[in-house]
Amino acid sequence: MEFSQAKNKFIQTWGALGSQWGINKTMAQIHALLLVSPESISMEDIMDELQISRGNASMNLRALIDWGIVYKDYKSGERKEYFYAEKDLDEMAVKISQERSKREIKPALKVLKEVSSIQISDDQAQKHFVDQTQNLYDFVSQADNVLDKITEYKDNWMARMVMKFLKK
Amino acid sequence: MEFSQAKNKFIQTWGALGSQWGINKTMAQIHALLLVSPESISMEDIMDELQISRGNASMNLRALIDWGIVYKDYKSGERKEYFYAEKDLDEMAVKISQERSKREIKPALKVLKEVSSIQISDDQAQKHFVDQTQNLYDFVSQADNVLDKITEYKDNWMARMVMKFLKK
DNA sequence: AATATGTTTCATTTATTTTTGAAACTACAA
DNA sequence: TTGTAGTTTCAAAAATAAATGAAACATATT
Repeated sequence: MEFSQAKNKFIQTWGALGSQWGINKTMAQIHALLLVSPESISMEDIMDELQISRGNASMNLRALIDWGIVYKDYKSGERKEYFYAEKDLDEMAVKISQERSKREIKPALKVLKEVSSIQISDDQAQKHFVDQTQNLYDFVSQADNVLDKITEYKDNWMARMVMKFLKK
Repeated sequence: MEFSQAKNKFIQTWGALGSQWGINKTMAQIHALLLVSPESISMEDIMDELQISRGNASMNLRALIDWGIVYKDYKSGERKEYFYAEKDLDEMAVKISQERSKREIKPALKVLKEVSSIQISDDQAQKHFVDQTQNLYDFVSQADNVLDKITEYKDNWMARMVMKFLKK
């Protein structure tokens, strides 16, 4: 396989992976492209390379910046904006988990708490409902907590964890 | 809030959460319904409660069974099939991570390995590409590994981890 | 072997999500 | 203040994903 094929395959794969995890395809593709670009690149470049419209590029770049995993770069003398990706993968993972926690997990937890706190009669189904939603609340918030904690262990926490405590 | 409202809200929320994470809404809703049902329930019940078609119910129940988080229940004397959810949440999480790893992460890793192994010239961009995709390979496979290992620590691994090693 | 009960499949329809592209906007330069 | 280079917005179009429902299939019962 030659370089440009490989690059393209990588971008496609990263895009597909993103969409399987609820991140839109173009957003993931732009991210992939920036990840493997040694220099920051312009919106034109992105549009051109991914064959997407200006609007699409603009909106998804904004989203990536909102997520904190892409930055703008202003080159002196030029009006044009250039973009580059966060290349520290640990840092990237932290940002992504924080965002998803904030946007999706936290609101879901709020609802879980709410629905598990209802007044109930001593009906079987109602008891079971409260019980299960409480369990789910505990479980999800524990998982979410681990993600939070991980953010305190940016420096290759995974390797350390695996090595120290999970080794068979 | 009264019971049936709470139940409905829970089902809707679980469905929305699912779709944000790449799991189709109905699949997540059926799962939610089964999670809070003290008894196993029939396809009719599900169609009725969620207001969905027979085909939809059938296909998503199959998917949930394929994922290993819903089971069939045959009641003696009856032809009808009944369904119930895995209620051990740790077990459920393990099944879900295993499936997603198998279906999505593993294939992506394969591609990462492939594209990071290309023959390259000493061009800057090509070097950077190989470097970045290798990093990504290492990172993703490390993350995937942690998920694997977790499956060996079903009994409340999260609480244990957090307590032992992450406590500030 | 005909009927009844229940499940699965899949072509078509419907709903949702993403993308486009042109107009509006912004900021600088002449 | 007009022109130029660039970015953002958003209604409409296109693409994608999900849901429907009826026919085919399976299996038990009379």
